[in-house]
Amino acid sequence: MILPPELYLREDVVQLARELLGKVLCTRINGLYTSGMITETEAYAGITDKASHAYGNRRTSRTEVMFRKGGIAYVYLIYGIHSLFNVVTAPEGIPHAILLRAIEPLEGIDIMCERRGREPGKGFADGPGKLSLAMGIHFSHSGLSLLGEQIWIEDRNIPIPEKNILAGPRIGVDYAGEDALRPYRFLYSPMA
DNA sequence: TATAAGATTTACT
DNA sequence: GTAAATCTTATAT
Repeated sequence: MILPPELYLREDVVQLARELLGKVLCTRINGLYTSGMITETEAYAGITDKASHAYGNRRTSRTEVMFRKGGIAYVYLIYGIHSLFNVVTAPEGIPHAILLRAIEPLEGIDIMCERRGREPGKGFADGPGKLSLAMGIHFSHSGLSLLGEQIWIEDRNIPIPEKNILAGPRIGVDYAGEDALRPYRFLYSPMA
């Protein structure tokens, strides 16, 4: 089943980021269907989070999307090379977002490989930039509904044991000072 | 209008 | 392990 709109209106992004593990991200871009189980997320807690683009209530044409009502995609380009995919949450006016860092490919693996120009192999969607590329998500998709035709998230009742969820500091946000140390990163580890 | 820097990935030494 | 690739966005002239 597709995740209900109410879920995206919750304000406890950190808890929600944890719950997104095991859910299935699906896209149909240009008519090509791909899906993958979410295995790694990071929470970005709005205006109080120095690592967030919306820190200090900074509102620009880019971050505008995060201030909108939860249930849409916030996609932006980093280092001029990679598109990063975020899920916007919380009611309008609260710029909470959850960055999806990694998935485990389920369907359309051949399509993902073609998009990436690589042979099937481990770890071709284990990073935010790679994930977006594999799923066909481009920063021009920013603002799209997560209940729509092109991008959505399903709950397939995949059991995620508590012991397989690891929490830790976020990656690549050293500049955020003490906020960089917050355990806002959640990782699904089948090995644990 | 111009400049600096970034929620990363990849290739090469 | 180190560095280059590459372009949008934010902030300053």
